[in-house]
Amino acid sequence: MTKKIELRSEETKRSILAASSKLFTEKGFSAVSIREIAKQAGCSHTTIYIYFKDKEALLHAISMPLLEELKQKFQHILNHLEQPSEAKLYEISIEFIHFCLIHQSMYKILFQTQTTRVDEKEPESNLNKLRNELFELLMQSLQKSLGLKTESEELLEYTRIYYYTLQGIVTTYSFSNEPLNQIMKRLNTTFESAFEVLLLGFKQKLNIGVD
Amino acid sequence: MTKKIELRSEETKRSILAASSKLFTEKGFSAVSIREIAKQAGCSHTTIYIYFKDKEALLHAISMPLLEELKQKFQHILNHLEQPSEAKLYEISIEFIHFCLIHQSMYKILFQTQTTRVDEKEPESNLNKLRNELFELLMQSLQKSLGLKTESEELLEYTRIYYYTLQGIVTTYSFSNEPLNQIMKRLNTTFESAFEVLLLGFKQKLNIGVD
Amino acid sequence: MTKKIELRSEETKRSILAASSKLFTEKGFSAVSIREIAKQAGCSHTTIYIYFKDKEALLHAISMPLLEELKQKFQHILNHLEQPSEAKLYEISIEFIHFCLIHQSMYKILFQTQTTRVDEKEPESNLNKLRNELFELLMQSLQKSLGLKTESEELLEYTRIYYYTLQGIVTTYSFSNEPLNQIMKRLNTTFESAFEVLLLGFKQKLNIGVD
Amino acid sequence: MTKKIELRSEETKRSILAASSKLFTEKGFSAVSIREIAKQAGCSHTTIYIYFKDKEALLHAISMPLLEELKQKFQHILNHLEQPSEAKLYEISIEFIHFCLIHQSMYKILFQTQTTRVDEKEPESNLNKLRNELFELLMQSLQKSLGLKTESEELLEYTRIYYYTLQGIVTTYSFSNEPLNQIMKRLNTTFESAFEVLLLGFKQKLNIGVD
DNA sequence: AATGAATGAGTGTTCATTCAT
DNA sequence: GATGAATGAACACTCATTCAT
Repeated sequence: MTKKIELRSEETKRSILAASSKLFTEKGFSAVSIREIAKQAGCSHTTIYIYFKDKEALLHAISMPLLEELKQKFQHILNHLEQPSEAKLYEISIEFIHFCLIHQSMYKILFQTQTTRVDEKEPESNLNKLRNELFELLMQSLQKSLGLKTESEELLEYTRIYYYTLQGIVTTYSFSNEPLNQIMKRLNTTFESAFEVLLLGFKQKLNIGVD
Repeated sequence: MTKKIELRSEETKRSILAASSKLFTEKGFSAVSIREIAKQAGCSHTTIYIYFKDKEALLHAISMPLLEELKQKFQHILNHLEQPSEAKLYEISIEFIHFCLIHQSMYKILFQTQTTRVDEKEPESNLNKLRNELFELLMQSLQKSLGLKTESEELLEYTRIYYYTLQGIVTTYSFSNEPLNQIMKRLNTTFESAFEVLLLGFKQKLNIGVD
Repeated sequence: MTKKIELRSEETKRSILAASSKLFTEKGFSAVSIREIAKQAGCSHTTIYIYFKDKEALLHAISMPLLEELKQKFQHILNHLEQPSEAKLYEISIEFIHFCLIHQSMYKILFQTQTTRVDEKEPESNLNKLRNELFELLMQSLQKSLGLKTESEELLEYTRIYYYTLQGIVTTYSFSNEPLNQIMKRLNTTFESAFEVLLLGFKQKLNIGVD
Repeated sequence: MTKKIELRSEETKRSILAASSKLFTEKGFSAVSIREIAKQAGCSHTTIYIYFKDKEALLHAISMPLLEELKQKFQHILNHLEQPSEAKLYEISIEFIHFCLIHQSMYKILFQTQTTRVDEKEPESNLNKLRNELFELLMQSLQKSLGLKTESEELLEYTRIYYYTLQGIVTTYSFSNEPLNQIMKRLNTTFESAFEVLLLGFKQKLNIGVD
């Protein structure tokens, strides 16, 4: 009895999350209204307030699984693919860019908003942790590509630089109106070049440092 | 007689521009309402429509001088400073980052919004033109630093990569709540390193290409 | 439980319709504001948007039943009264004039505005259809009075002429400030005469044509 | 000196009147803004308030000359054309319809608004007088066409009926979007027929009355 | 658990009009 | 006589949110 209700409840919640995720991704957070989400989720707009304090809470609830998904992609590439380290780094980067461009209007929230909410006690809703984990994985990949020591000062610095470039690419391309696959095609050449430049730069700088 | 009125008018216009500039910078374009601007400017909200066709026109009126100012800084560095090319490029880059961080939420509009206005007849109000000029100056500076031929394919590509990194830095740091000078300090070390990496990478890649 | 709510909802909707109907009739469509309607209906202006997509939808919702009512009066006269055809035509005409004068400033919308809405999928909301049906009934009545063939060219022409006269009467009288029954009294003599003239004219013209 | 200023003043006033007349005719009274008139008249919008109390006063000032012009056309047809009476009546009627359709959105004001203004002391601004004179001329023309006695009861009645039909035609056609000359073409056939019907009817009724 | 009803605050924009000059 | 500056009231419409059920 109670279980059935709980199941239904869970289902409703999931459908709300699915709907908001879809709509936020498509149109951006502020361009989507609560009523629109409700319609898409097949429930009343008031129901949303049962599960989520307000619109922003909804946003946070969505962010987590999305980033989780990305993290798993990262891990899969790192651990399960038989490829040289550099190829893996390249793969991860493309994955990251792709992810950000898919979630165009979400990505600002995913990566750039500060989690200022003081009221979040549940540790699982902490975006920052996940973000850091993603950064960590990127760092790991770069470390292997450059043959650097773990936790070296340079590694952190280089990962930051690498990360900036990824962010910069995403930022620049995310305002185009072209369809995603076209953007990715155009972007591929540029990124390949950027990738080379950065790795060459990193290595060279390491050599000089050694000298 | 008439002059006094004209002066008052100018003052009103200026106060509107100042208010919008402040508010847009603080909260972003769409988060600021016309009425809010009016209150800040100390006039009726209808007065704004005397001076500016609509909200977007107001935005344009603000953006242009800002970018103009940045352009002049670029030009000053390029033409009037006695420094090696690389130092100039470095200088320009810091200036750019600084500018973007000062105008936090404006910079999205300044650099990333597509100017969809087709009806702009006055050429001076064309944001895109100015944006391109800034990119051009950056390219020029990079060209001199690398000793590349003007208008070479590589130059364009490298400038893009360089620009991405700048954008990425700005994007990453622009959501911090620290005061600007603190951010700039923290950022300086990182950027210095990124600068080195990129230039080393560019040069190395050029050499390889030559081989 | 649910029923009570539904009832309240129905009541609100009705009060909105009543208010708009009253105000549109009194002052004309564009002279009435949504907020004015809300005040009259005793609800918030936003409530109106729960029940009606926009102002125009409200207008349509009002117009349809009114015209429907008129159509039924027409049909009743035509089918259920035991009277000679001419008397029926006279009756119908008076009914039409009366209706138009009651709904003073609405009648412009009812009869003279072009329904530009292309998106109306519900056939029942189509004003034009109803208008045509009313014209059709008038034509039918005239046809029987003159003993004309259905669908003859003359019939259409004569109905138009007849309709013009009705419209002219309404237009002329609708701006008087006299109470309705006084207008109708004054108008009756005139219309009786007009009726005779027109029918005599029609018949005479038909005879000449036959010659 | 003073004369020159007065002349300029007169000129300004005239240009305002011309502008409003043009715009009101084209777009309808309420669709035209004071500023729009001012721009067309080549003066400041505040200047308009020097000459006219408010927008409505402007409207009244325009109406008079327009109707005056129509009146003169009527008189010209009646007195200066060498044509049989019926042809003159026809001519006058077409002129009337044409006039009303040209001034589409004005004609409601010209013919249908009650001059409720209590403050108009100047007799020349009295629209009603002019309207009556126009009606009088129409009556005169009809009288000659039917060979009726002046000031007979029937004449008044018939003129009313005739006038209704004209009004009805105008009302019906004035909401079409076709260009004027096309409307007039389409309308000509219908009106010719209506004209015949009415005159036949009038004559027949007179004969019967005599019997 | 879920919902329809309802709302106040807000949006950008336009208007006729007034005032000081 | 003429004007630019300025304004308050109004417009249709949307929003996130609350309440009673």
